[in-house]
Amino acid sequence: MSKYITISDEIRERIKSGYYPVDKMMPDEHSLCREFNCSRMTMKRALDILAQGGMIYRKRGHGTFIIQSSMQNHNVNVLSDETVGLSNLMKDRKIVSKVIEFNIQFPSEEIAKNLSVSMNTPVYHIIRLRIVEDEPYVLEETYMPSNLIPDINEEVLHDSIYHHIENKLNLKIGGAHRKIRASKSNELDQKYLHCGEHDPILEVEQIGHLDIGIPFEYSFSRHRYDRFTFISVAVR
Amino acid sequence: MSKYITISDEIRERIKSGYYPVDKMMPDEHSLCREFNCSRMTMKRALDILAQGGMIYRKRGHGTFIIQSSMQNHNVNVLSDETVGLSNLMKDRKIVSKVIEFNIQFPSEEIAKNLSVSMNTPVYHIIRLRIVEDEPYVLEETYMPSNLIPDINEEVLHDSIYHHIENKLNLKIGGAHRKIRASKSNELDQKYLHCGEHDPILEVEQIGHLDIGIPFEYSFSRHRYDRFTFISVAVR
DNA sequence: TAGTGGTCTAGACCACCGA
DNA sequence: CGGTGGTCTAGACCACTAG
Repeated sequence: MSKYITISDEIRERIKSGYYPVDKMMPDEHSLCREFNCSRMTMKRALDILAQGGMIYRKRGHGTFIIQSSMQNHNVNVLSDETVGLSNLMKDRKIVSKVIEFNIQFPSEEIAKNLSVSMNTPVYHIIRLRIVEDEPYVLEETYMPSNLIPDINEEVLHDSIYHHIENKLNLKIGGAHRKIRASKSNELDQKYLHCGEHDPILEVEQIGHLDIGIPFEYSFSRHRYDRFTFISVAVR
Repeated sequence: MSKYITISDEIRERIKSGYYPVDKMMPDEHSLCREFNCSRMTMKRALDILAQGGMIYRKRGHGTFIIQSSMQNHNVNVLSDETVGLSNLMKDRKIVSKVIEFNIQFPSEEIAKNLSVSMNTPVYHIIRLRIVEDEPYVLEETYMPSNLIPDINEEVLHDSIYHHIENKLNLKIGGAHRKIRASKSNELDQKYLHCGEHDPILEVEQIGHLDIGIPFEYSFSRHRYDRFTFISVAVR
């Protein structure tokens, strides 16, 4: 483990435990360097991580302080954690996936563009209903290039696609671009999510990338409006 | 302007302009250091910014590459930029704000909690309709502690609250926590956003912080479903 | 003026990749 | 093996804030 990660983790623990009082200044960087036996660049990098996560605030000529609200809100970085997929997000809950559609086809122009493949590249077309604790939670429509993510079958779909990609195929997932919007419900939503005719839907359109930047997934997740909230943290 | 920002901007422009081909490796860090006449740490920092924004990908022992889909998506970092408020986001458009409600009151328990103030602290209660290019865009309900953000009046509300905070009060805005959800439209939405009875609404609940971590704003922004999409970029 | 964080350097060693 | 990016150092100078 890198030194700056270790230091960052240690200081985060100290903040959480209240070792550094919220009102007072934290030790200055030079002192911390001496204590952790590191150079100033390394310490700055460790502190950068905490600052980016909204945990501390630094001001030139003033000092380093703990951001009060970081103590109340435990949702920091929910966004980035979410790249791991539903199965990981809901680690402690019972998740069942019902496969509604699973076939392989040539992509439309739109889908080909978003997956950065040609229209001659076959892609999986998957529609799954994800059920959490026996309640319908989200309806996912997913497109993936079959040459990039091979060996998808019903068994994988009942488990976790992300698990298959990272553990069976040994690929690494890098990140995701998402668009979140409200939408009217359609017949599929009403049938599977058991929502009313006029209930809104929260739709998340997502392009997922492998760590080398190649798109591997283009998907639309449709959520019941009363069971899903998307959380985001922005820090200037 | 810092050197690493300048370099980062220049390389971003090169990527956008196609100066660096998408398929090939970018020049290695040492070459770039020579070209830009900087140390390797500085160059790494410049590239870090682009990597974090999902524009490039680097792999140890391999090289630095452009992430293909970053060429299609010009909305990278919309999230962080958004802390600057609507007036800054829509810099080139005509924005008009109609004040629907503006008074001062004692907060409910919920509002007091989210603003980290006591229920005896007076807060502004503001409802504004923001109109972009003559089309109703968003209905904003905002609560702010009046002692923290003084001197709010109708004139400020017709302009930009964020501008008032940063330029008149000389406070700095630090960041925001947001929850995004779909919602049914209510009578106020229908009246001011001109949406249909069964049109969904995209609602953004936001707590804004000053740079020193103090919450200054608790707000609900309700958007027409057909005119607003929330964009997010996650990088592992 | 003293102390803080922000930036930058020139170089070092390491881990990883492909040939 | 050579070339890549990842980390780290010891020190320097600068910009900002407070007293």
